[in-house]
Amino acid sequence: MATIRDVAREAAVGVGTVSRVLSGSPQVAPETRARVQATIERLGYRPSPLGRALARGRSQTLEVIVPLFTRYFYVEVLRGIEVALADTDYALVIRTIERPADRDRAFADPGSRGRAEGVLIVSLTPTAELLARLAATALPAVLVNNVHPALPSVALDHEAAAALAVQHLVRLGHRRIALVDHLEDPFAPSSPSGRRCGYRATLARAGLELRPEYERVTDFSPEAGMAALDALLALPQPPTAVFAGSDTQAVGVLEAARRRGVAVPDDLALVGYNDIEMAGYLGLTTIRVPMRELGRLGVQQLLLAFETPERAAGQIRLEPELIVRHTCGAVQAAAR
Amino acid sequence: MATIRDVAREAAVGVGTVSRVLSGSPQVAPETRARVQATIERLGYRPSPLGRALARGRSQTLEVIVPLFTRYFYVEVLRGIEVALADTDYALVIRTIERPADRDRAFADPGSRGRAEGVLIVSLTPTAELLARLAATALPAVLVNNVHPALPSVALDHEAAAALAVQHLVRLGHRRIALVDHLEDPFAPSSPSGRRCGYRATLARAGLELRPEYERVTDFSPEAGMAALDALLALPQPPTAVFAGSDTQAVGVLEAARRRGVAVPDDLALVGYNDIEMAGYLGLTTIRVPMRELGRLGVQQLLLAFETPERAAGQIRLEPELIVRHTCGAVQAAAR
DNA sequence: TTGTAGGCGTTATCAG
DNA sequence: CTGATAACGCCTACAA
Repeated sequence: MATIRDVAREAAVGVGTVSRVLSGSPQVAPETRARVQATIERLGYRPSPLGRALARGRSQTLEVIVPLFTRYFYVEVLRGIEVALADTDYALVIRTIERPADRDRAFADPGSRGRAEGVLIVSLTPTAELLARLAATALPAVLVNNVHPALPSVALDHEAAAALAVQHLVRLGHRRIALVDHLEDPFAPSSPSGRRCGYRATLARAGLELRPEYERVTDFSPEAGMAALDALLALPQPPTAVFAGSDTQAVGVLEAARRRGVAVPDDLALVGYNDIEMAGYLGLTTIRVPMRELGRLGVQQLLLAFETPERAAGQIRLEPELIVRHTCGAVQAAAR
Repeated sequence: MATIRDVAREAAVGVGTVSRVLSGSPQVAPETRARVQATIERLGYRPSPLGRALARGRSQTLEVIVPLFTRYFYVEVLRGIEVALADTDYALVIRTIERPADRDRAFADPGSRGRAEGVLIVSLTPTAELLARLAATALPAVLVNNVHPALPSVALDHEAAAALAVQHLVRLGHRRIALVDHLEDPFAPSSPSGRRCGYRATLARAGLELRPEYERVTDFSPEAGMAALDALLALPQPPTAVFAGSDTQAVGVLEAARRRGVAVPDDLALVGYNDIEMAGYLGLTTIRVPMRELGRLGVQQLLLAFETPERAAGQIRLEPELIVRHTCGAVQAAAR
């Protein structure tokens, strides 16, 4: 590999001049610049990110810490991040979290000891330790799909989203609406889901009774969704509509209904969450979560934090959108 | 951030000694070591990966280039890689490929100009340019889920896998077996799928007729699977069994059958590929692809290449496994 | 406008 | 066993 010194020697200039050409400094004579450029081309020289990082004190690398629970969601967010980074010179190092130990390790060392100059934390609740480390190292960090007063964030307004979904079901005439939700961050079971708040608030606003037995919190799998519907249908007063906290769970609800001969949407209306690929294909009415947008804006926030660290942390809230397909029954109702 | 010099000063030793303690060199007096260790703890010192990388000439970073087509597959492979790396000090930088331009950019600069000391290339066919770059930079690379004579690789034997699946259907009495496949690498449409070879070979061995109209190559979506089955059922002699090249497509086949009132497995037997999460839940008979294992072994190969670059490139082939559930009809047949 | 020298944080070599 | 000191590849004053 050619170094900056090789280029300097070949072009008969000092390394400083080569460096200036590299950084596009205006203070270099056009002809010198041309000569250096030519030498760079000829040698196929590419500056070493390592040397540069050390000298500049900036590694040009971002770290993203992301759980593995909802694969589709996470890949989409990641892709949003990548696209936003494509124009820049930043590299992306990624740490996936599957078990509590993974999370603890990642949180104990955000930025991987200086390897990254900023961190994107996706769908994970910051611990006290993480906050302390971030503060101690002055490492810029942005929360994606989560909120915390101490950190900038990009998140969907889950409460508003739930309100949208539940309101839609109420308008369609449903009065017994169940919730099949999951924990946003399985490692932080205590934090109440924004969706649940929105669900309850909307029912209350509509003058509908809150029934604890209608609120099911399960994990992400379709199986869990199936089990949840089975339990709900076994109730003395089964719900006529279900709002699922993820499309994956909604898929399970759909399958359970099919197996029990419960017609969707006639006997049971269903609204999902996220709008994954399969939702369109199943005709699932759902809340569209702009997953790539979350990633893109997260990067934007982080890059902004680099430039003006003194500015107050921004909290970006994305507005949800309801995608009406046919599992909610609205299309059929309109046709009547 | 404390540097090695701070530690040296505080512990009243030279930086060399601190470095030796860090690397666990035996040539340091126990009491000196203890003193240095204590100082390290007290200062909370962590060596900078950047400085270390520069001095050692090794960045302790691996790059993985991976397409986005099958999300589940790719996340699992990635996780296998991460788990294998958890014990080491390696970081993982990832480049996701969605469009040809993404691939070209990644292939034009494998290792991101020295940022990574090795590359894992997942499900992507190396181009001549990539091979040239790898050779020019002497960058170790390992192919995952793909094979090339010039590079070490870890791959499933797709041909054997297809044979397993088709043979199973033949044994169950099927004589009209269709294939709903996809391209392993959509950017390299020319390369024939190993699955198709296995499919044809097995049919031939069983003395069954090869029907070109039974071979459908589509993309990964369930929609494509649905369309493929629709086309197959419209044939004068529709197949009685389908072997799908991915579970995602199999899901579409399943749904299309349901919509047309074709009973699975009684009227149509189905075998998928990959064994994604949803396969178990749908009762889909399928080929289990050890996705995490692919990632884990890829890392192992790469680390091995670091140590002994002179050794010939290893080609690891993983053996496929058939998971019998109920869409193939074997369970029902056994019960009779 | 350009070259030189010092420094970024580490490792490795080489005397002592 | 240990302490200087020279790399590693680059950037950035500072001086010319």
